[in-house]
Amino acid sequence: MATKPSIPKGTRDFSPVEMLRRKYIFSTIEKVFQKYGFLPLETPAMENLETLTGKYGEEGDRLIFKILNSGDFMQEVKERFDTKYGTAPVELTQGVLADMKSWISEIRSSELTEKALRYDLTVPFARYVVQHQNDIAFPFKRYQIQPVWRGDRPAKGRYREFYQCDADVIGTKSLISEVELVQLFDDVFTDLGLQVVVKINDRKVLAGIAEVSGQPEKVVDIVTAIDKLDKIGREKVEEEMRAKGVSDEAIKGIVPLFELKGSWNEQRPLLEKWLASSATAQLGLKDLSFTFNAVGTMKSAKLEFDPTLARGLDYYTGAIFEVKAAEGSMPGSICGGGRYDDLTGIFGLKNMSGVGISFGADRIYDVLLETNKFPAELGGSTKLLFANFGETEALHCLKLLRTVREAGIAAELYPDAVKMAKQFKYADDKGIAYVAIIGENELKQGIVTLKDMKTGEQKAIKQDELIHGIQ
RNA sequence: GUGGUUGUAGCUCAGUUGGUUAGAGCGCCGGAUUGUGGUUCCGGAGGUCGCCGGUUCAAGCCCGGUCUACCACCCCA
Repeated sequence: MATKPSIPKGTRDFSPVEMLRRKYIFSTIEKVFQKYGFLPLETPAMENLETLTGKYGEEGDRLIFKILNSGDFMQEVKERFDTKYGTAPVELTQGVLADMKSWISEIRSSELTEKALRYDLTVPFARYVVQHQNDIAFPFKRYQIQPVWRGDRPAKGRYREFYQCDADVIGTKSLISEVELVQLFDDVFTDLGLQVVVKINDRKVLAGIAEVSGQPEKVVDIVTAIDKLDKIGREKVEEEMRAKGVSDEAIKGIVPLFELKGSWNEQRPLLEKWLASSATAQLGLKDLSFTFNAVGTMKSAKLEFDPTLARGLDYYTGAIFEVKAAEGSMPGSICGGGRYDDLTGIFGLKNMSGVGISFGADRIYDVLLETNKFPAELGGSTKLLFANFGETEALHCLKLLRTVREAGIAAELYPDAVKMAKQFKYADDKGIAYVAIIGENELKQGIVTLKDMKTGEQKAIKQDELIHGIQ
């Protein structure tokens, strides 16, 4: 055997069974997106490199997959080398090395690469909005389900190519959007039959905490530390804040946060009192109140206020969301989102407030698989197989096949007239419910022997009753 | 990016201090059954031991490198 073929690190093949399940998740989400008035959008797999660089922080820039330009960019170096040293073998002295280094360093990076694979769906969306601002009716609601790529080191549940399912509303500050997105989460997970908790917080409350603690300029450091609370525990969070230069006094001021318990209605008065001196915090609390009241009763999800919910991304400015599965062993969140006041500013369009959410399809897949929530029938499998007894019989089956398919039943004819055992095994392996047998005898009598593969029973029926027989 | 573990048949894994021809279960193919799968019985095929190099009379086993998957950090979905 030759060296086995393989796929690049961190990428995956999806088998038919996996694809049926993935499509079930995607289409469930997509249907709900559309029900809420979101419109589909697709952007190219690759963007201009400059569109992406500088948008994801230092670490993010390193993880962008860059695309090598076509063309021989070493040509110039080769020519210079030949001009100076000729084509005969040359001893590799310090001088030669120094020349080569300087020639290579003169190749500008823009000659090597000027395109990159998309890193997420948010930045391309922002780029799209700015580029087509005159054609878009605001507020603009779009959804986008496409793969993204990261040059990260693969780990369990972490890949170099994976799908994101995003929905964003841009061009309105109305809290109606927040309310609708919470209801959208509820709808999707009700449809998927999964119990979840939607956690909500507001960055303005977190900013208020930093304000009250006396170090408002440390919001980002405080927020990213708090975000890790349930992962690393209270002591480590305090440690990290100290390491980032948050004073002991300020940390003492943040401590009440760790002791908050109970429902939104229980926590709200305590927070109002604690953060009384921060106008920003009061605004955040008011917004949260609005959302809680307006959402009303949920179908199956639970909405919870979580004052320690922070989310790492620093462009969030208002509400922040996270969804966790209430069943199964998935520790992390399966969805996230939040409001941002200035997503398009980097591309020159100011004052565009928006709010968006993202579904983690791979994690949802894992949870549904673990908790056995995928429907048994995903509509992918053939219902009826015609056994093949040879050309005459097969041609007759082909006619029946048309009428069966017209009736909306997934059916197929085994392509080769091989022995029955093999044809039945094919039906068995593929999970086909019925096998129709039309051999010489059946053909003569105008009947079909129909076998139910589950029970093993078989009966002879008239050919024009076939459709009726398998329902 | 740092540290660690791993890789033997399609899959899951054995394989002695380095020693002739590398094994098992499942799966696959053929037969018992020329018109019947899922159960049974009989037989068969399938391996450059991840890849490259080194040590040795001799390497699946020891050493170096590399790739892959996984674990813990960093970061993230």
